[in-house]
Amino acid sequence: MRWTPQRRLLLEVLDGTNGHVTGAELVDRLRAVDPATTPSTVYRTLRVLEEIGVVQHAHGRDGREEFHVRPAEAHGHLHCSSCGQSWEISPADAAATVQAFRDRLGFDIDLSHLSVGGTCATCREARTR
Amino acid sequence: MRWTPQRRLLLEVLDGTNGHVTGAELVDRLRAVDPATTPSTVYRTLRVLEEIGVVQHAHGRDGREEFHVRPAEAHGHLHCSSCGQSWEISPADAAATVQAFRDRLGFDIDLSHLSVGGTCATCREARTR
DNA sequence: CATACTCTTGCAACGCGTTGCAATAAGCCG
DNA sequence: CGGCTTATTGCAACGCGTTGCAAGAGTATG
Repeated sequence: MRWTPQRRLLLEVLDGTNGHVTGAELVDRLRAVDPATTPSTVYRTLRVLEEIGVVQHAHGRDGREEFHVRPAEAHGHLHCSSCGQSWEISPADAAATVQAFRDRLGFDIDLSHLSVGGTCATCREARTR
Repeated sequence: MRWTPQRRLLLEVLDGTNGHVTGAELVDRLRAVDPATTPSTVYRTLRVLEEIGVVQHAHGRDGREEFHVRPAEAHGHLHCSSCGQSWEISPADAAATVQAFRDRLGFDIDLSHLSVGGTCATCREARTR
C-alpha cells in the first residue's frame, strides 16, 4: 500500500467525519479542500480502506452507498422510510437475529453491510393516531 | 391509471418472469420486443406497479434494484457474497426477526425491501474446511 | 542517488437509475 | 363521434458509481 497525497487527504476528511457519509458527500468535501479530486480515485480508495477495515459501507434505502468510519464493532443500520432518519442497530440487538439465521438456515449475516428499512416507532405512532 | 401499450407490454414481460429481475434486465427484455422502449418509462411504470402491489423491489448487495413479481407474501432476500446466489427468506423465518425489532426498538421492518448479505451455509463450510 | 517495478491516479466512457419539461394520447363527458 | 382534461411518454441532461487504459509517482534495491 502506498501513502499518497490523495489517500492522506481522504483519511483526514474521514477523521473529521462522525457517523455516516455517502460517497457523493465525501467527494464534495474532498473537492472543497482539493478541487482536483477525482471520483474514481475516491471510490477506489474507499474500497481499499474497506478491505483493511478503516471504513465499512452499506446501502441506504435508495441503494446509495453509505460509509461508516472506523466502526467500533460491526453493526447494521435501521432506516425509517417515513422520516428518513437512521440508527445503528446495537450488536446486542442484532445478535439474536444473527444467531437465528445461523441456526435455522446456516446463513451467516454480514452485519456491517446490513441495512434495514421500515417505519420507526415515532412515525408509526404518528400514523396510527 | 391509464392503460397504455407500454404498460401492457411491461406487464406481459413481467408475466413471463419468475422470481427476481433487475431493472436493467427488464429494459433489455422490453427492448427485445419493442426497440423503442425508454428506460425512464420503464422505471416510472415499475414504481406505479409497486404502488399498486404488482411488484416489489429491494436492493441487491451492490445496491442495484431487484424486482420481485407478484409476491405471494412480503418476504426478504438473502444474498451470499461468496457464491452470489440468493434466496427468499420464508415468512416463518422472518416473523421472529420482525417481532423482535418491533418489541425491542419499536421499529417496524419493511420485509419486502429487506435484503441481507452474508455467507451461505455451503460457502461457509467450503471456507472453513 | 539513480533505477526499476508496480501500485495509483486521471481521464474518458460507460451503466444504472432519476428528473424536468414539452408533446402525446388515454379516457371521460356531452 | 369529437373535444377536453390530465396522466403518461420521450427526450435530454443529470447524479452516483465503475471500469479500462495509459501516464504518473511511491517504494525498494543496488
